[in-house]
Amino acid sequence: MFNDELAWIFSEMGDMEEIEGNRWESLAYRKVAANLEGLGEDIREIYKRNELRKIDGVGAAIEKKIQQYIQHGKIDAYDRLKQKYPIDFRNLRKIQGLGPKKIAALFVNLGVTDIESLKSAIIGHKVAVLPGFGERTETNLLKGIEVLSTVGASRVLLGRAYPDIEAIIAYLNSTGLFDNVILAGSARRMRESIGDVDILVTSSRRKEASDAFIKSEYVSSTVVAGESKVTVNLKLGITCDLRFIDADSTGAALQYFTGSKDHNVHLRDLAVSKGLKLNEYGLFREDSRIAGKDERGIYESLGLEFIEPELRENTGEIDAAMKHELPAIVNFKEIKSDLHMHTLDSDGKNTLEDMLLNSRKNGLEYIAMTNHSTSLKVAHGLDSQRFNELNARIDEISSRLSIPVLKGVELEILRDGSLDLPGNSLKEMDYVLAALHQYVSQDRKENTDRIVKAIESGYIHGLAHPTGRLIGSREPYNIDLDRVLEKCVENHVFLEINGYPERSDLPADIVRRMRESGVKFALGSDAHSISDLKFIRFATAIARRGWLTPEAIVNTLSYSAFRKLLAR
DNA sequence: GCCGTTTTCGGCCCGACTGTTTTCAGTCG
Repeated sequence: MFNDELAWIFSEMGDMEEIEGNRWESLAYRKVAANLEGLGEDIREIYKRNELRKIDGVGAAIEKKIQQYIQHGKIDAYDRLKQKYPIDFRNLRKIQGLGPKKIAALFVNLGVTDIESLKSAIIGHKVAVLPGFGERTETNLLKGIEVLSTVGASRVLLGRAYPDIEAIIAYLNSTGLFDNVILAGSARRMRESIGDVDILVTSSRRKEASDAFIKSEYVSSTVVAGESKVTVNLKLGITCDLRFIDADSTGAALQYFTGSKDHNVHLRDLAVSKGLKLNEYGLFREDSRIAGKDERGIYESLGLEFIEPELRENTGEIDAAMKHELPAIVNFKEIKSDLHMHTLDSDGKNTLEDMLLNSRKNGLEYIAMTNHSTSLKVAHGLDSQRFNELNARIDEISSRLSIPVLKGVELEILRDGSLDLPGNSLKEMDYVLAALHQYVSQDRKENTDRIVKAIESGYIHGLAHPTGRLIGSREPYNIDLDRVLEKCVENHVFLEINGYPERSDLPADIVRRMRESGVKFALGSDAHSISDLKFIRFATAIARRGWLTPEAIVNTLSYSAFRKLLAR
């Protein structure tokens, strides 16, 4: 993606400026790089509106550089630095313990420019003799290279990592060595993907406790093991920090280690402006602590409403909390339904009955059963006749188990924008979720027109996974989402928030951007098996990160209220 | 290089850990 390219260039400039000794320039470039990654909109659109300076961290100089990159595909200042440091920062920086200063030393003294040349320098034992380096550094770097080539210093999707995270926490609790075990970090903020796991613990037997953690079946190797912090590589492919904290500063530690980093920086600024000091041990005036035992107290002492972890991304939540204008975001216990799932009848792995029983186990009141329609052959899509048979079975099983079920379909939008089932069949359905899976072109207008035609057909209730992205394998479709949004509002069509981890679609930043349009959102797990049903929680997490209140989400309606809404 | 409820100049988060060092630099989160 264009934003990511540019973000990478600025982060590399940050590294090179740091090598040059220009600490503050370095900081500025890094800040802008981080902000670009979380922009949620193609920067070329912002450029077209001439609003680059509105991006936090973009001043006159960086604005010029962004303009040059958009217009000419290059940045002179970057090229100049890169000529001086022709180094593969992108990969070298992924090695644990290798920052800009060490990379510069390796380059200047040994001509190291990438992982291969670093490897041969290490094998030739040329690294250990450099000032500031030593035997340990050399072996650690080699270990870092190995870790990188096996698991990759990558991120994993939260929905995929969560079962392991829960298992680790359950294990720690089961040892009896910990008084308290709390999840913090980006997993607590329910980011769509995470780069590590942060767990805060209290224990009066720290040594035994950290040993038990290190030796657990989830851990592949240890990175650091100090008195207050243990970092390990998990078999899951990411690292995990276990931090020992004091019970009476639990709130401050939880606030600090939940992040995000930018949220915390902003919060500390605010503290400083009030003559206070905030760190992981508490909130202090002079030397006396005025908050820290619980998290809520910290926000209150700073004159803020409590900010839910999912909102802590420094995207306006602190200002809103100051003005007491934070939305009362939806809670999972308010979610009464899952409006997207499949069974053995199309491409699911479990029976209708199993899906219903397990949905109820998860606390839901009703569900929509949405198998694929005819033309999605790979998923054994159903035609009208098979839907008739299935719907009769749904009625029978639904009343036998007394779980209300909406007879639905995930309906293909065909190549010309027409629908994959005849109108009389669609009228039999309680809930029609239209979706684009096939024949998606490069042409933005063509794709958008197709979707708009479906929205305006009068047959559909919701639009499934609107951007069509598959994280790690497919970019979002080229569509004009603003026009789709407008048509959905006009035609009272819901936009789906699909909680299937690889989809996470709509993504939270887009949800946030759309929340004041008046559109309603429909949450679905897109479960293809009973174990996938838990993804409704991640759909809820996206809604929370998108600042949605219960009123914007149709799943908060009771079964009868939702039927009434559909009837309109 | 950015930014402003104390500033258009002078600040810019800060503590833990590691490894290399005899008091600290680099990295990380």
